[in-house]
Amino acid sequence: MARLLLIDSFNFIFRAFHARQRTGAPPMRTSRGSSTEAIYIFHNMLRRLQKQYQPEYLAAVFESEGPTFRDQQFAAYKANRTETPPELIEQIPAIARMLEAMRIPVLLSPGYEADDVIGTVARQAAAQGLEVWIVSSDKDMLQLVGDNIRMLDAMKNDTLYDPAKVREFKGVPPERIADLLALVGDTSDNIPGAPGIGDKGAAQLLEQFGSLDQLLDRASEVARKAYRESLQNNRPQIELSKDLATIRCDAPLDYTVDSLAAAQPDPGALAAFYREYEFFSFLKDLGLESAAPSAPADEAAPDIEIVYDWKAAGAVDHGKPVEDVLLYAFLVLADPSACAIDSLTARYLDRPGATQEETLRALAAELRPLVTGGLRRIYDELDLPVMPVLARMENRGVRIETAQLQALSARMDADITRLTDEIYGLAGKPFNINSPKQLGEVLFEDLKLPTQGKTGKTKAYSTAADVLETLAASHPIAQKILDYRQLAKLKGTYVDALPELLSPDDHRLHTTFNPAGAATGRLSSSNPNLQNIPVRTELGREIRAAFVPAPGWTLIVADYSQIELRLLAHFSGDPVLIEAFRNQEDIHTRTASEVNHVPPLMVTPDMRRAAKAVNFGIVYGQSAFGLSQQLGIPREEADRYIREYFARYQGVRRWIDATIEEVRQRGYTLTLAGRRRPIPDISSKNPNARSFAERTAVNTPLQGTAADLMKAAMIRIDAEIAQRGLEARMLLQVHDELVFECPPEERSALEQLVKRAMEGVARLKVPLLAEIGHGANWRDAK
DNA sequence: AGCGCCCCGTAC
DNA sequence: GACGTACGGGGCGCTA
Repeated sequence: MARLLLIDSFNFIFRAFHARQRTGAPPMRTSRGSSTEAIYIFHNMLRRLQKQYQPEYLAAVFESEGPTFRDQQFAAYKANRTETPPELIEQIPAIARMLEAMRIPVLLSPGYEADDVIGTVARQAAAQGLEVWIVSSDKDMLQLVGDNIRMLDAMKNDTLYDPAKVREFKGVPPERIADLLALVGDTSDNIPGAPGIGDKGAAQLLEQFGSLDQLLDRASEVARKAYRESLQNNRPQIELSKDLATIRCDAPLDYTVDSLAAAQPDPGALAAFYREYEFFSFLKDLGLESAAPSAPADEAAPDIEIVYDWKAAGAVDHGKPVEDVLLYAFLVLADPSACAIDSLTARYLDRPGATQEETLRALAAELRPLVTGGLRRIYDELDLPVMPVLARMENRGVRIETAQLQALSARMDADITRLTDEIYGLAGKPFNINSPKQLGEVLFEDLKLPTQGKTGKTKAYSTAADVLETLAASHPIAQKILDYRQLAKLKGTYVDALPELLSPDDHRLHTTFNPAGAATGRLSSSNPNLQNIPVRTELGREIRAAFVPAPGWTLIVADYSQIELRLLAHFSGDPVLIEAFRNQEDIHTRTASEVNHVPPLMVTPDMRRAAKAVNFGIVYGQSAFGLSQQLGIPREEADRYIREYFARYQGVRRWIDATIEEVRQRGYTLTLAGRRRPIPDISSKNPNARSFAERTAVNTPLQGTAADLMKAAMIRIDAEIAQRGLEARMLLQVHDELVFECPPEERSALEQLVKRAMEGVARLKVPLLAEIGHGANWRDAK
């Protein structure tokens, strides 16, 4: 059974720090005078535990700063605690850095103590089948011990407590430990308890009466007078003590058990850390010299090839897990346009190298030290491992039914010719319909139709679709132009363009997936872009129907259902949103029901349509103006709708505000996996730039986390297909959708595998749902 | 002729 | 000014 070690970090650091001080050992300091003993002791304990017990999962738990709910419950809580010595406090940031370099995840939850975080994670991990060892010497923690949960006291020769050992030690089973503490109290936490009742007496009373509740209810039956009166006179205080002593197992936490899997340390970051704190003896263990700070920490190992875009470099499967300068740059900058080699050279180097190889080497040396901690982890576990998966998808390509597209093209050609003639007729003259400038002149000068004023930067009349839709009521030319536009767009961009791009080798279509194409961490696709194949209109779906599997095979499509709204529910913790997803409700119907104050069965299609627009708008930071445009309703109505939305989803409102504030403080957004995107304009004095930045700040964690989850799922699916020896192939990724082809006999196995992987990629506050379909083409498989 | 910007429209 | 992330086609003006 895999084991998770949960380190009660401060508990250990405090005790070890004081224990060492009591021995009278001289304080440890660097040559610059910083205290290092807490760092040193904690480091050694972690290393020892890792080596000795080789846990498959490991996390260091901390308290968050600031008051906890227990302080609100009881003003004197922990009032007896002596002040933490300043030389200990000053070591905490270094400990955080050390954990990052050791790749040990840190868990904490604002407003909760480490005990509660440990309780929460221990229960969840044990429920998922892990054996949990809580590393602590705090006797409160014994209440968590159970079937798959043990406590390891590292200060007491690694005594391991199971339920029997707890009973032997305290005289009561784990589930009575909180009752025991409620009676005995705790001077260090200033928990009062029942005066006059100690360890022995409390255990004996609990043994006799079964539980604290029973004991308090039947206090009059207690024989010993001092105990009886203490119980009778202090009941509220005892009940409060029980509350304070009870560890909460429902602390809000953003993590998944998978994310606690033990990882190799980051050698570069750890070496730099050891040097800074002058732990030279540990450098040897890293395979680096122990001497002094001369070692070039930032040099790649010799068997590592430095590339720019692994796929393009043709480095797939040649055996060297590679250093990719593009991925490094993208993790650091999160800006696709800044990641071109030339931009990177201008930004990081004095001059380009003599050869491309030399330039890459120099860029890698600059960027490598910036990809540490959480970013290094994303590089190692998501961005680099997804590259061979993408390469296989690109190389496999997708089959297109060319004949179908050719037939479609001929039909569309006839329609376009007819529409062109009709438009010329209505305009009174021929002109280039594709030219917005000429079209604008025809509509608004010749025909004198009402303009929507909208002059862009080029002072042209807008001829956009929404303008034409308004005009359609007053002049027949408008609808014909709309029809012409749709046909011309689809024919030019897809129907005629795609067959041109078929590979002569295998007659399949091979896209290029760019791992650094979107600032949020999404992939992009180009040459051709297969992430914007039409689906919304009937004609568009005809194009989609031309995407087919290899002859005799089946196409499988897997979609994440509402992933961004589910992530919004998770991040915001909004109870209404969470409940809706947990109950598998139709989310747009639920929103319509909430904002219109009607039961779900009374929601009309129009109400649902509006609610859907609001739900999407929330994810994008849409304003009342935008919503009114979208729905063609007055601004005031859109305004009322949005106000009503936030009244019903107050958790969402709070999350949006808190997210913007956090980005203002930090300067960047974070996804669940820890991908960063700097948003400097969040503090801009330009209100437009600032608003844009705020919308980005809200959208990026949602879109970016969805992208991270999808990458993780793709890596797993790819590995599992290979491991099971299936012939199935992953073909396309369209942000929240994957397309596969497989022999018909593999369909059921593949569907099950894919669904499981996609839904199991993270454990959130709401379930993830992947919807799977199959068919003879992409349209019918959905 | 090539480049880049703009408008527009397709996807999630 | 007003909805986040992309790619691409066609127009059109600028540069060569």
